[in-house]
Amino acid sequence: MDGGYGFDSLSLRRVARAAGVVPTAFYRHFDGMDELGLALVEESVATLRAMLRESREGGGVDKGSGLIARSVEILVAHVREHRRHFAFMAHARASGNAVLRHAIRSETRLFASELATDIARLPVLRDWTTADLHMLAGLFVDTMIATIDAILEASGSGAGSESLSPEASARIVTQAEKQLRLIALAIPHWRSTP
Amino acid sequence: MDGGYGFDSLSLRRVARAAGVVPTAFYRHFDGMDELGLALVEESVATLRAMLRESREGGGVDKGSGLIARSVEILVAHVREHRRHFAFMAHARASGNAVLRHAIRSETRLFASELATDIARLPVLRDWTTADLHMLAGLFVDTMIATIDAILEASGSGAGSESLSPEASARIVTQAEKQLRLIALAIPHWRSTP
DNA sequence: TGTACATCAGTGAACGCGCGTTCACTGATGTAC
DNA sequence: TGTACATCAGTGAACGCGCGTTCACTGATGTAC
Repeated sequence: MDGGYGFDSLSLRRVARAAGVVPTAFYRHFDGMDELGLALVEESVATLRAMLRESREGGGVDKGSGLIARSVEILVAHVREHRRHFAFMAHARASGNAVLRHAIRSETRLFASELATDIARLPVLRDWTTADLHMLAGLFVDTMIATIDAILEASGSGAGSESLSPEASARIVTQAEKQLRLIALAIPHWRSTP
Repeated sequence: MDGGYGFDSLSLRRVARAAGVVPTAFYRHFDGMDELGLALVEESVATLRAMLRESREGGGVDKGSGLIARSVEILVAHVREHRRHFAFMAHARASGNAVLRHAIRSETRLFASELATDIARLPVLRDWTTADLHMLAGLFVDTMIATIDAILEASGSGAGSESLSPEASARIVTQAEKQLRLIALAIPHWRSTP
């Protein structure tokens, strides 16, 4: 019955076994499974930060739809490269474990907040209220998360490294790009009022 | 250590105990926990269908932003009313249980597909390609799902019935409405090409 | 109306299993003097 | 360079627990004749 993929169904003894160590040795490193989970969240978030850094460095050449295409490309590449980290985060986001769930949620909020700060500098968003900037950033982030979910789902959720078919990957990338471009298209037409 | 909220951490024996029945009696009704989960998904989907029916019946008076405001209101009211159903679905969506996960995903896809069919009738979307209609429907659905997540998160994820504060509720409703209106704003400006 | 039988929900004992956690312990590596 | 001691990762036995599942069983309710 057991043997699921999520953190929920991961036992201390299984971790120890995978580490080639006796169960009690686990306590030399973590107070319990919650601590392990939080450490994994931190490591995954570090991955995310690296992704964002790379995304920002890649900019500059041309703004506009090029930025969206590049962002999606980077996002997809990173999720595929760090599939296990993202799968862990995607699961922990809705996990039964309250500690992990809240940790992920607050990281997501922080991410959206940073994005809001960045886009606030764009001339086209000069007159937007702070609340509306957060609304927009939230919409972008939610769309990215949905895209990550789609990639993870399409590439199989097993512990193995089933590869994502090029067709499925292309379909997801195309849809995500279109959705983000559609949102961007609306920006000049929005009347931001308090 | 145990006692989480998700379906993953729900044992057959706990279900039996809650039903006031001996564990073995469980098998009189379901083959195992997977069958129970699928039955719960079906029941939750029925709730969702009822919501959609109500949403469509409420239309007609005025199209435009009134439709969005009404849809969000209905969505939020239904999630609050059937909090446990939606919390179960939200969790099972990312659950370690492959059977449940796939069941939810395919229901979500079906939902998005039906929405695509419905909006295809709107004059403003007459010239859109099928792929783009699905892209748009997906964006709407993803935003709704993110809104549902926000409501569930804000109203506490415990088994209890903590109430959602009016302020938090208003914030979520306002943001969801704005996001959907922003997307709608982009529609006339999109060039749909194959 | 009465009898025989099938269906069905629930019972209770028992099983073997993997779990988290405790405890006293071992042996290697680093540090102070 | 040598000795004494602290730190630290890992060991292995043991515990009590809740778990899914099996089995033969009971008793009530429905159905056929």
